[in-house]
Amino acid sequence: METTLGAIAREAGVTPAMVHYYFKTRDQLLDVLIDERFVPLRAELGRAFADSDAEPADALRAFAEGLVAVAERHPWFATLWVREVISEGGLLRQRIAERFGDANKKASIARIAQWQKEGKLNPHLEPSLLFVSLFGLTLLPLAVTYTWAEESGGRAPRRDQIARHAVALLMHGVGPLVGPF
Amino acid sequence: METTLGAIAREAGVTPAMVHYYFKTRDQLLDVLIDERFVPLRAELGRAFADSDAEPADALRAFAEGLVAVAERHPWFATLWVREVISEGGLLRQRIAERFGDANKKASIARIAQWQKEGKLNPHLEPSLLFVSLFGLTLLPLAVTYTWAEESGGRAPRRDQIARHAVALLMHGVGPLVGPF
Amino acid sequence: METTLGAIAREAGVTPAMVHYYFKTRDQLLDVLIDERFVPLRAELGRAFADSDAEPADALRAFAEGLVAVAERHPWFATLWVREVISEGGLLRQRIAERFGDANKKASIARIAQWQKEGKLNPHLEPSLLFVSLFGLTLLPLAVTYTWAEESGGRAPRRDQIARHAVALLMHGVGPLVGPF
Amino acid sequence: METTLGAIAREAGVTPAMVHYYFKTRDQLLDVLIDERFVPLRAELGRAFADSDAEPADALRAFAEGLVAVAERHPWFATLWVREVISEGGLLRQRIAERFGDANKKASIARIAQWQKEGKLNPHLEPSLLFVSLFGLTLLPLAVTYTWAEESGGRAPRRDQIARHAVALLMHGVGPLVGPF
DNA sequence: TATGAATGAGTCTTCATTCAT
DNA sequence: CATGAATGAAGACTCATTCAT
Repeated sequence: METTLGAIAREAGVTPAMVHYYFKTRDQLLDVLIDERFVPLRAELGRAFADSDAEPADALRAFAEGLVAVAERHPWFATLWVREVISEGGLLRQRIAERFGDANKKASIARIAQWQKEGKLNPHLEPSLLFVSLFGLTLLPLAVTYTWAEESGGRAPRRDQIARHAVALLMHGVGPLVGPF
Repeated sequence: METTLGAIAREAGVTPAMVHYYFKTRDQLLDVLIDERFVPLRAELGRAFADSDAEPADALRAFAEGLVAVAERHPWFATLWVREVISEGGLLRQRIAERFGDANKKASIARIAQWQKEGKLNPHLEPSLLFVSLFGLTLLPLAVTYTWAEESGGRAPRRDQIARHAVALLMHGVGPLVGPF
Repeated sequence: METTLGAIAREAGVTPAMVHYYFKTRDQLLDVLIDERFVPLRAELGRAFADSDAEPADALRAFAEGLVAVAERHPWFATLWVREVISEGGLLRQRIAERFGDANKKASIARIAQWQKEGKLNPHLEPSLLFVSLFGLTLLPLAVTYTWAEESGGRAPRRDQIARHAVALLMHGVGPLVGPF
Repeated sequence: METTLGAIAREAGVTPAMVHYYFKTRDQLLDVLIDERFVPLRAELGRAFADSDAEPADALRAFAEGLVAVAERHPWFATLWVREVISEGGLLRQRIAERFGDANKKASIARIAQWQKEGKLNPHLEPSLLFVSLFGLTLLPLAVTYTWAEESGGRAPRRDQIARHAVALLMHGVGPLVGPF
């Protein structure tokens, strides 16, 4: 279901023409949307991660929890992220990619690799994939289960369940708990 | 970018009218697509998981590896899954949901819960989310990195890296390896 | 020649998209057309006939004259009636039938039959066909001769000729005038 | 409901391509249709009328009865005539008009006018409209009532009723029978 | 002779965009 | 600021027509 300008306008309680009055074109509307909505969230997450003095594993856990927290405050976030940001051809994909250049990404990847070298992270992980995994364990389930409620009768997992599940998986994997835990 | 019939036709090297000649309507095209492409893959994965006599953790690992293997044989699988199957409003979402009813899903969830009770799986996991997590650790990275190559110059992770990464995360989490591993 | 939306638009001097701007769908356009154009005329004719205190034959004559008068005021009426209302598969046929239910029709038929019993109408007439005959003697000639002018050079019968002809036939049949007329 | 080539083909039990094999184009199909179906019927009717030695009124009655008889033998005749022959823009209208030129028509009109002068026909009739009236009293009711059966439950007038009704109207008009009948 | 495959042109419809008010 | 009116471009779908077999 393509989100039409008319739908956006109706939801905002204005006329389609009004949307154009403010955002000369559909593209500019998207740019503004990104700047005003995505960028702050992204910045917030980035800061949380970068500033962390905690053990690497805890920093990642904090990042995952941060993602869920953000999605909790902004119900549209998870869904929009799946549909428009990561999906091939998503409306925001290219724009987001352009805005958050490679630099940031490379730095993060380098940091993870460094942590692995220091024996602070599972060495079999692929640094360039770790963040995607974190999104896949948090926003993806949030987006997928978002409409489960309507579709199959109200039994969608709660947000905190999703966070706990993701953290459990991140911390120990699927296997039974072993050792001195 | 909505996948138009024209786009499908162009990609297949035929005219839009041709598509209608074979699939009387857009809906039928999608139904055929699902029946001929998705159903067999899904069945294959389901069988692999259901038949497994292995330890639960290994069964899940096998499932994840199966997902990556399927995506390796069918390059369109991961992308299509993200864009059209799990995304809210995806073209195939409702159709897929209808075809693979709740029964299957409930059985899998029950099985996982049972395994947890038997101490064979991490008890902090949420059974209803485990499969979503497996998809989020395999198909999602596959889809996301699919176009990385074009976009930023050929450094997309290889498929086997993705499988290894997912398995590493599933088996031990992000933390450093401890104990007698 | 099917009446396309494009044709209607062209004739109205607007674009096809304009037609949709006003009438969300082709169906609604037709409904509006019927409500605004046909219903009032039909009501006018119905009233004229129902109210008449005159002799039955004169009431029928008045109805026929009313039909011609209406067609005189609305040049599109006769043509549209033949093409879209009575023709099998006509665009308006089903809609019109739905709007003017059977009740009205049955009442009229009963009235005619009653008149016949009272000796006020030709008893060999078939009550259910009398109205069709009235249309066939007025609107049909009007529609048929409408384009005679263009096609064969201006010798189309005038409207009053058609009315006179229909009335002459209704009052006396085709035969020569006999008796004390 | 535009009659498509495909529909014609299906009804004839052949493929659409086959129709083109025989009738190089849609137009030619229509020409053949006219030549093989309409022309003979028209000729038959024309002959019946022209040859008649009867009183004029009886000749007209015979013509009307002939029309009904033809429609009885060829169920498609009345419907097609209304939809495609007399309706403005009907597929066959122009073609039929071209085939049966003015000459014939003018001769008939002259003949009727002559009869009127001789006191053998109602002088108030309009010669050029008399044939249209005959069609309007026979084929039109036949076409209109053709689908009444399906639509409102089987109470369509029978063909002989229609013929009797038309003749009754033609012979005496709508008024009560008077004088020595 | 016959047809399945293929297509260009046209129909209805939607939507982003423009513009006069 | 705001909007109703209007439209060009594009999408799904239909159909007469062509063509290789």
